Amino acid sequence: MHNPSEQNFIQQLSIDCVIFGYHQKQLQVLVNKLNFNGNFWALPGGFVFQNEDIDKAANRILQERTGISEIYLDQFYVFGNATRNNLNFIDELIALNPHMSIDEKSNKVEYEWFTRRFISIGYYALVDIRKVVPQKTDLDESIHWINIKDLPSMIIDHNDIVLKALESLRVNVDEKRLAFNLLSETFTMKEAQELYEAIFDKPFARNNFQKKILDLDILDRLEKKFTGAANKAPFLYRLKK
Amino acid sequence: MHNPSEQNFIQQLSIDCVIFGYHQKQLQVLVNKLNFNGNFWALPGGFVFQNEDIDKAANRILQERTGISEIYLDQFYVFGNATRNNLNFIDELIALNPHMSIDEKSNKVEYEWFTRRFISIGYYALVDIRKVVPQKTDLDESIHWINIKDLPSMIIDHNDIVLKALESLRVNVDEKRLAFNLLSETFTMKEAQELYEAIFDKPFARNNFQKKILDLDILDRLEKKFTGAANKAPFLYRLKK
DNA sequence: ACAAAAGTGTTTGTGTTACACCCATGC
DNA sequence: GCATGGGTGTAACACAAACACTTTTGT
Repeated sequence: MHNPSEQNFIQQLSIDCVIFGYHQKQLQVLVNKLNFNGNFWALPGGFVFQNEDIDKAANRILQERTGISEIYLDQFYVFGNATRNNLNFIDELIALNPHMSIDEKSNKVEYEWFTRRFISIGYYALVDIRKVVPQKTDLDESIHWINIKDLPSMIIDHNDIVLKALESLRVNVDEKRLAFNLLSETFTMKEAQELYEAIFDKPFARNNFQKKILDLDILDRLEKKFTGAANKAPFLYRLKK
Repeated sequence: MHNPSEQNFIQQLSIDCVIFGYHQKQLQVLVNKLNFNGNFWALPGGFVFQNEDIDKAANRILQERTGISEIYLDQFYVFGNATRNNLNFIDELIALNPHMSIDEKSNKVEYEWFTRRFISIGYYALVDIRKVVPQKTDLDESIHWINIKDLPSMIIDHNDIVLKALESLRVNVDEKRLAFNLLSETFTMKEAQELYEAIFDKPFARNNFQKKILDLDILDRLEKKFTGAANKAPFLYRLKK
């Protein structure tokens, strides 16, 4: 990866992605720990090339991080407060990483590129967590799926971005039937219900949930799934094409 | 107004405003005709200062154009296709305005500033049309309220921006009770209904509309309004504080 | 008295919630 | 048989749409 300041990016504009997965009955968010001393966590993000649609840029960033294309994506908000810059973060980072101070401060161009105020376009993505192999960049020490309820404090306003993304997801999940992007291709009704419960953080009545979802007429009922459990075998379902 | 390229604006980022008013039972949009030969129409817009929140910038732009502050405002979408630039528009403009060609082409900096690709943040605003005195800038020949159904073809994707703004308005009007921003302080139930009919472009049943709105419990019923018409006098209403 | 439009009530339909019951499966 | 969890039916309720009737006003 080259220095961003040397590339043909639009200046002061970034894209931040809230990548939602679903595992162990909980919503998970893909976040990376930056490759510096100190606990710096951030959402996967990137910049927009001069000749690139912003939707394409978001897709590219997601593909880099998840390894999969054809991801469900929605632009949900622009974060543009004047105080949105990396100054605090970079200064704290340099304090904790004395070796950086020479590199970065001497590299004026790079330092100035990064510490200017950024306007960031928020996208959220919904992925089947089993298909994703998280990829870190050379800025990252590591990249993790973290339960949305256990997210660490992140740089700038990234925690707020996650909150706003969840809000938008909740608003859109019904009308756009997009929750099923988080499940594998086939699933039981109980799995779908638990997913909804994770998204809305509240319980649903089993029978009414089933009725509501089936009345949408968007699922095909497949064969039963024999689990070996001491109860009736549930049907598998798949999204209609 | 100084040349934008000389000011401390964030580059390649603009704000476009869809300012909704309501008059003669129809939604109106404030648009300006550019001060050049040829029929160039555009939405009111502007740029963001380096030290300015984007919401503040939108507010500033709206105040410049309408003369009023305290305007209801919502960010609704970012338009960021790579093809979003003023090149076609500027070239057509120069063809129709030969005197410009020297000014603009020789003024390389200005020309390049304007013809680069722009990412534009869309805001819609709701105003009481009677309180607004539309202000043109020196780029405008004139500024007009135009019925949303009769809008001319505008530069770049400004017609699409209006469509998307209307879509967002329709989604938000119920939950945010924001339609009343378009009416004067007091209004009859019929006026409110006609406004809703203009926004959704469909009729509502009179009695059910009244019931629905009153059940929201957001209006105070005031005195009757005697119109001199040969029928029962309607009540006036006002938004509760 | 009548027309016009405002106000209000009643019925119908639809969709959601709550409760109840039956069915398949393994121990 | 029994515990467990899945599937389905129905009554109760809330909300919205459709229909009907009454009231006020000026001519």
